[in-house]
Amino acid sequence: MHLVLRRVDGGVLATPLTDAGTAQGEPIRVDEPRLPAFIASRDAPDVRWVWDDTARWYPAVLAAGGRVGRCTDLRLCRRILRSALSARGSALAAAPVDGWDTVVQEARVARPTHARLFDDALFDVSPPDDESDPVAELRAQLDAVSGSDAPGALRLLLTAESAGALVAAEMFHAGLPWRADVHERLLEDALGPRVPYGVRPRRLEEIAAVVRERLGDPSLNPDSPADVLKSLRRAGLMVTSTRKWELQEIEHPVIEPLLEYKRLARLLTANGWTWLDEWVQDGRFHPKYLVGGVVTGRWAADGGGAMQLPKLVRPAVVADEGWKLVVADAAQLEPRVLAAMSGDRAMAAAGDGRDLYDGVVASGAVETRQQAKGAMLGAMYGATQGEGGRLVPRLARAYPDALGLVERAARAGERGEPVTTLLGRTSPVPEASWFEARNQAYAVEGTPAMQRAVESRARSWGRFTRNFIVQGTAAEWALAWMGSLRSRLAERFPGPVTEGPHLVFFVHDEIVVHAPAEHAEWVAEQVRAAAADAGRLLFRDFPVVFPLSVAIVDDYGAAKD
DNA sequence: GACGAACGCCAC
DNA sequence: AAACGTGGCGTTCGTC
Repeated sequence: MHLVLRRVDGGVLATPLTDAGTAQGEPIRVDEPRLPAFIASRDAPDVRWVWDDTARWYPAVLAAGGRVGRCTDLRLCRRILRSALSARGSALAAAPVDGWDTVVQEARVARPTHARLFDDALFDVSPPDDESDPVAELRAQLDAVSGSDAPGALRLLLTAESAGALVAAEMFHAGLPWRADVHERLLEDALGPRVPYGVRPRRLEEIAAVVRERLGDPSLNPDSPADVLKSLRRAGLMVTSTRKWELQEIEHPVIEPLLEYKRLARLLTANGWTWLDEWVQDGRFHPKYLVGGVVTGRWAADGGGAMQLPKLVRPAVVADEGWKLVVADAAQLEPRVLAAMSGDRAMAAAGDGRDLYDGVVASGAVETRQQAKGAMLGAMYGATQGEGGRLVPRLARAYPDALGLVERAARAGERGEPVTTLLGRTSPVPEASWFEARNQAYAVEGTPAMQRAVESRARSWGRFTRNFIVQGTAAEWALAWMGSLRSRLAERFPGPVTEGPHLVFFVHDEIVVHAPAEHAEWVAEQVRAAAADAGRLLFRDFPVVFPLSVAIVDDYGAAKD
């Protein structure tokens, strides 16, 4: 059954509906402060909580030590359904833009201000009523799914997306264990004693002096790429930028200290003392995850650069005393997903029981693992040049089904058509000007230059759609993986989230679980079992495996990539 | 001073 | 080797 929550008349109304969305008993009125207790009392395996935004309802439940099993996040599901190709005939797809399409404001945890402390209104902390009707929205979404070309796949996608929203809220609640003292020691070892913002740390100052001296440029500002480029060229070095890869090609005494300067300056500005002060409180880093924040369905994060935690600072992620971190990442996830979604048995077999790239080498398609990896990434990204681009045709001969699928996605994108992931998430189409430019370039007034420009844009969009189907389906696998793991952990440890093993970090194909040491091995088994669950959910009995590398460690830095 | 483009690095 | 996907984010530097 569904329990649909809505704020009305200063309280919360919970409307029970059947799985099909029809009425099932009287709506129940709950006062806002009693909501966590109400949810705890009514949560059950067959209950699905329905709300507009998980981030607006779930934090209070978690703060009270509760949790829920399943939910429907209407706003996330609306976003998927609105654009889904398989539901394009639905009333939902045809409806005009309304409040459900717009980004919602932050969840406000109402706190009485000083001025209100002696006010009668002290306990009147309820958020305002909701304007939109979640019952009507749920019904519209259920109709869109049941009337679609692929109800099963869409249902699974919406379930996975909503489970992701629960995971994201729980990870935000728990936070990533972060030892500020370890981080500070790391910074001090690398940069020298802490300095105020805007002051160059001692070690950086020393390296800057060496760089200036070796370039014979006493006034050089090493933080200015333009300044550095000018100085390098004055010294006779033929470089076109100050990018790391370009500098690495050069033989000159200044290169080594310059690269070291850039490395440390990056540490200072991206994850230095300022970052530590801003993002780590009480031993936890609380990044806000944006479920489906990337167009392909991948997650994004808001603030703190959570999805790009440099390897350099990962040693500061340390499990609590008596706890461990279980770090797991899926090996060659995207090629395996591509093999499965395209039904390419030869490619799936290449990854059976071994590193998939080793299997590609064993098949004779290419000679080295590096070549296999370069060619595979090239096939999924649309490489045309370099070694990757050169080897793609050899891969195409060995794995015609897999390569054919991404090739067709690229062609569709070049024509301006949408493509879809396995479960039905649909890519956007280019904006109107893209089509207008194309029409103009091939009309009588079109010039060869216009045609070249248009074709270049078309190929670029084709690379996007080519990658979309693989990256997006891999994101669906990852959602299923996390969702299954979450259920497995909750089943054995039903208490408050942070009292048992719980997810604390996620980056595309990698998860970190914070677990009591005595349960770490059990958690590692569950993580592997959940990966197998995800494979079956998406690809049923297709013979593809999703091996993980799993490490049980005290700190994240100790988990080798 | 605010803003945004360009640059460059980090993650997957 | 440096083109080939999705992003976040901090700095410099030019413009308004």
